[in-house]
Amino acid sequence: MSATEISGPSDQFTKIKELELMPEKDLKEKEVDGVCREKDHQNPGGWEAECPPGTLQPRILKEELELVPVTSEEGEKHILTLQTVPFASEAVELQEVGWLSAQPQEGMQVMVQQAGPGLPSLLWLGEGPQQSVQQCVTIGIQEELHFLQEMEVMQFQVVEENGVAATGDSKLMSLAESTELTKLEEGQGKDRPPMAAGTRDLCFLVEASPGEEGRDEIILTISSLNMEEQEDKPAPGPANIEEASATDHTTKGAKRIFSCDVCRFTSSRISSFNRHKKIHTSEKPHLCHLCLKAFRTVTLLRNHVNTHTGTRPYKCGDCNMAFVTSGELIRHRRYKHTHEKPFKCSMCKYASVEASKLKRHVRSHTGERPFQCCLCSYASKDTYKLKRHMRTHSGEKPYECHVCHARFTQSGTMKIHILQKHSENVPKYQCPHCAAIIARKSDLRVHLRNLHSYKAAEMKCRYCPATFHERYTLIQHQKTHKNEKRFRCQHCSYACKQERHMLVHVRIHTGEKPFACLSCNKCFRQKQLLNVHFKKYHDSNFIPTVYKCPKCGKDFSRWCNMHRHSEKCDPSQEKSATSGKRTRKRKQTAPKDTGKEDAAKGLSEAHADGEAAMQETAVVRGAQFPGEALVDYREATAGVEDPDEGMTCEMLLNMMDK
DNA sequence: TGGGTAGACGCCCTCTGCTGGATGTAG
DNA sequence: ACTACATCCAGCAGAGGGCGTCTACCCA
Repeated sequence: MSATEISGPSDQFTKIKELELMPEKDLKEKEVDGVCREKDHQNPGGWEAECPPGTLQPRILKEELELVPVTSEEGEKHILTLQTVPFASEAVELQEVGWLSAQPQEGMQVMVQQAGPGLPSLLWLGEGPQQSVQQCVTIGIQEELHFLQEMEVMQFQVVEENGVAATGDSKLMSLAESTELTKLEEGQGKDRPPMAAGTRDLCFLVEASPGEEGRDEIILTISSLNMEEQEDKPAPGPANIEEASATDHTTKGAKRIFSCDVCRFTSSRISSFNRHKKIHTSEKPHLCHLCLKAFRTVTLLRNHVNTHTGTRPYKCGDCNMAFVTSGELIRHRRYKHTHEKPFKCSMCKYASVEASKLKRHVRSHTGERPFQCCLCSYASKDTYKLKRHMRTHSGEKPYECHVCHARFTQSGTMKIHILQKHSENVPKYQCPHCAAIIARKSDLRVHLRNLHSYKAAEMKCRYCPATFHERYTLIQHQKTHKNEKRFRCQHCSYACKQERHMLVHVRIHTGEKPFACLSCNKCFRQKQLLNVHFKKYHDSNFIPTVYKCPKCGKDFSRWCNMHRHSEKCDPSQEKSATSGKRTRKRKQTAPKDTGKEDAAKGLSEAHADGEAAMQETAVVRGAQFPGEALVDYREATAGVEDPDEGMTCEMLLNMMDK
C-alpha cells in the first residue's frame, strides 16, 4: 500500500488487504493455549470474569452477551486480536507493539508505524518487520483519539465470516461474537505487559465490511466501545462522528436489530443500516464539477447542481415559485395556498405546516428554554433567538440605515427607524378616546395604559373635591377649572381663582396690614410689598434698575413707565409733549420725583409698588420685557379710580399665577 | 438502487410588544 | 429653575412564517 492509498485523517475505515486469515480450525488450536476456549462460547459471561480489568466495561459486556448469540458461519472464521502497549522509545519508526493473541503464530508480529502527523498509523502483520503491502493494516482512526502510541491497551477483535469477498451483509462483529472466540486473560502471553493501574479503559470495536467491488479488501471501521462515556456525551460531534460503527443486538430467535453506536438509529435491515452508517462518515464520492463540493449521493449532487444552474423543476401552479425538490413545493403550497396545517397544538388553537414549528410553539406553553447563553442567564427557546441575543454581548449592529448610516441590532428596528425618520406619509395612530395622534403603535398602547385605563385608586381634582378613576378624564376636568374664578368676595364684586389671593383681598375690607417694616414701622397687606419697600428705602446696597427710553434716552426707574413713555415719545416734540402731560407725567414719575415721600403725591403707593413688584417678578421669571404682564396689569387696573393696594396685589398674584 | 415523500433541523425573516432613556412641554 | 408627564426612540425579546438542506422511509 502506497502512502497515497492510505486513508487520510478524515477516513474512518481501516483497510486490510489480503489479510492472512486464520482458518476456524486454528481456533481450536487457540483453545489449547488458553487464549480462546469453548467455555467462552457457552458461557460468555465468563468473559467478564476473566477479562483483564479495565479492558472492557463489564456492564456493556453483560448487555452484549445477553443479546448476542454467537453464530459462526460454516467455513472459515478468523480472529485477529491486537493489542498495543506503551512504547519504551519514542524515536523508532517501526515498533513492535503487539501480538496475535488469538493464535500467536510463531514469529508473527504486529507492527505499528506512524505515517506522519495527521496520517494514520500502520499495523503490519507478518513475520518480523515485514512491510509488504499485502500484510499491511492501516489504522485510519482520528489521530487525536487513537494514536496507538497513546494507548495503554487497545484491543482489536476481528471476525471475518465466509471469506473476505463475501457479499450481502457486512461482516459486523459484535463484542459478544468476539468473546465467544477470544478470551484474554491477564498476564496472558509472556510479552504482554500488565495494564497500568488506573488506566482509562479503551476498547474498540472493529466492524468489517467488503471493500470496493472487485477489489480484494475488507474495510474495517473502528469505534470506541466505552459506552458509559458515550452516554455522557452529547450528540456526536465532528470528533466522535468519525468513530461510527455498529453493534447488532440480536435476541435469540428474533430478528436481528442493527443499532448504531453513534446515534440511536436501529434497523432490522442491513441495507438500511449500511445506508445509515454513511451519515457518520465524511465519505462523499460525488463531486460537483462546478464547485468541487462533494456529496454522498447522486440525488444530493443533482439537487446541488440545480442550484448552480438555477434549475427548479418543481413549479408551483398558483404562483411563480419553483423549487428543487417536490417536498419543497408541497410545503410551499401548504404555506401559501392550501394553508393545510396538519400539526395542531393540543393546548391552544395553534396549528402549523411543519412539526418543528409546533415543537417550537409548544415551548411557549412549557416555558422550556433549551438554548442557554454562555455569558448571562438568558436562555432562549430556539437557536435564532440565542444568536440574536448574543449581539447584545458582542455589540454587533449588522443593520445599517442606507440614508443616515445609523446602525441597528435588529432589522425590524432599522425598518421602523427608516419609516419614521426618512419616509413620507408616515402612518400615525389616532387614540380612539381622545385627539392624541401618536407615531408608534406601542406608544399608543402606553398612552392608553396611562391615560385611558381604569385605576383602582381614586385621583382627586386639585381644585375641587371631584375624584376620578381615569387619568384623562381627571385632566380634562381640571382644565375646566382654568380661568375659573371660583372665589368671590363677599364685600365686593372681586373674584379670583385661588383662595390665597382672596385672603389677601379681604384685607382691603378688614384693613388688616400684617406686614410691618422693621425700620419705619410702615405696614403692608402683603409681604412682597413690604420687601419692595424695604429694598427701596432701607437697603443701602439696593441699586435701582434704570430703564432708558430708546427714543429720547430719558431714564426711568420702572420699565412700565419707560414703556408707557416711549409709546408716545417724539423727540422732536419732546418739550411740548412733556409740558402738555405734566400731571400725567408727574403721576407716573411720582415715586421717583418724590423720593422717599409717601405715594399719595402720585399714583397710590400700592399701585406703584404693585407695578414695581410685578416688574420685579417678571424679571425674576426671566422675562426681559414683561410687556405682556404689564398690559395685563394695566387692563386690571383700568377703570379703577383709585387703585386699591389689595386689588393691585391680587391682580399681580393672578398674573404671577399665570 | 433511485425517486418520491415526510420529517427534522437550521437559518433568516417579519411582526409584535415591552422597556427605559431622551426629549419636549406644560404647570 | 424645577418637576411631572407625554411622546419619541432604540434596544430587545417573543412568536411565528417561509424556505434550504438533509435524512429516513417506502416503493417501484
